[in-house]
Amino acid sequence: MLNWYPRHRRDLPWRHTRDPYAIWLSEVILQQTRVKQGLPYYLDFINSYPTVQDLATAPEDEVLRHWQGLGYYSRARNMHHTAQQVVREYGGKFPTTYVELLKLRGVGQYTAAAIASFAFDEKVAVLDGNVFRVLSRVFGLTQDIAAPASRKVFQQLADTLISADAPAEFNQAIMEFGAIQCTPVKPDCLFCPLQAQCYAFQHGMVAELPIKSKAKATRTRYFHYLVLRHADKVYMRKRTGKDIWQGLYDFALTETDSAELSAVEVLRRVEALGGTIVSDRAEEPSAAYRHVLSHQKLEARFYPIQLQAALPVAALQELGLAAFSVAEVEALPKPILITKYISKK
DNA sequence: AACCCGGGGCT
DNA sequence: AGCCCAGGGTT
Repeated sequence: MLNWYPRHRRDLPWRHTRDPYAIWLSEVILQQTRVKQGLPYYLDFINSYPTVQDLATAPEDEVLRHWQGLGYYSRARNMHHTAQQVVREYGGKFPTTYVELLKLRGVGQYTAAAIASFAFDEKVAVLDGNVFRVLSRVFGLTQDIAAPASRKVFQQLADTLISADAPAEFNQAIMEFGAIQCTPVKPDCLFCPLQAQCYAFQHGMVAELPIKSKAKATRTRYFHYLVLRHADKVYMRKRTGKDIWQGLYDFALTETDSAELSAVEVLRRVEALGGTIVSDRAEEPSAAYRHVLSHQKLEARFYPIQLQAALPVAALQELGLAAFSVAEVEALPKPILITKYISKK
């Protein structure tokens, strides 16, 4: 690994720093996210918030707006919380050990090991999707990498392999090796330096390893958005609760088990809010917007509605709705599904 | 241990 | 369509 890495490593901005803040930022962004997708977000964040103090003092809506489109939004909320905690409780300095880093919200075993090794040269082995794959193939480990109990085996092996002299370099190297050489599909075995000692290659099991149990099937949900407008403003609400997109803004939502909502039902819902539509009939609903998440499929329709008057305050409070101008809507953090609808109109 | 949480890109 | 991604938190 240590021989291979310097000759193949990609030049990435977070590899030019020992600043734990910058490293932490990059690691949170890269959780479940490919380098290519995360890179522009990292550049934007480090530019917008050069220090942990800058991030800590920013409003949450603004942080989420920067995060918009990256997904798994709890990462951004946890990151914001941790920035404030580092400023308040740690005097603006990140903890310097694996054990202490692990206490931060949004920092699990992988991220704590990454920061501890990259920023502070602590000898603690990282275990991410890349490392699981490389170890499984090279050593012929057949434990299910999706099962938490398998972690022990891989962690113990990684702990014996990590270089005492260059733990950071080793961690970077094995992950980079997994990312660009020992890839999930069609790994470059022909030019692999571990070919002779790789269990999977020697036994023709490269395509079978690692073994990973399948996730359960996703469900389909039908969203019906009432795009309520009055004058030159549109009503939106901040999503709360335990569903998807916590902290992001969307429109008044009705979820049903069917793909369409009839005009009568739309009218009934508007009237239930105390609203009156400008014309007698509702406007045409949008075509279906299909949005695929890792764990559910959404089929959404938008029903644009021009109101004669502002909605009653009681109805607004009950649904958490508020009126926003076009410019204000642009600044709000929104799910990509909502952004796509708005930009298409 | 099981379940929940996005979005994009590749095959 | 299926799979994967520099995972973590909650139940």
